[in-house]
Amino acid sequence: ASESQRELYTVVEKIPHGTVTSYGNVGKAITNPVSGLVAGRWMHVCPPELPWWRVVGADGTLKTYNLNPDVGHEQRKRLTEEDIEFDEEGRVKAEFFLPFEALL
DNA sequence: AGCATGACGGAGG
DNA sequence: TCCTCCGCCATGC
Repeated sequence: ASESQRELYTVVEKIPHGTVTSYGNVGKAITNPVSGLVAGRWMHVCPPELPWWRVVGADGTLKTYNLNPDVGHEQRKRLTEEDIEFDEEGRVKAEFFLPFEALL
């Protein structure tokens, strides 16, 4: 794992209970920013102790549903347990997004 | 050493 | 709002 990858993981650890952020944002919050695509790739292989379910698409969609519905269901369950709400289309409501500055 | 492929995202139609 | 087209770049085959 690269240095940037480990740094990205430390950023994910900082996401507070009850809030979410996007792949693109965690990717921008490190010393040498990476694209959301790379952030997503790294999240796919992240350590199990990370609050990985608090990272969603910039539009609030659960990207995990695309490749693996089981993981998607698991993510939605964990978010719901944190009192995070979804709109009719299954997207996390904007009010639950952590301001980008809070990741720095 | 190519090349397709994303747990992405923003712009444009 | 939805859809497509691109830029992105680490990984795996």
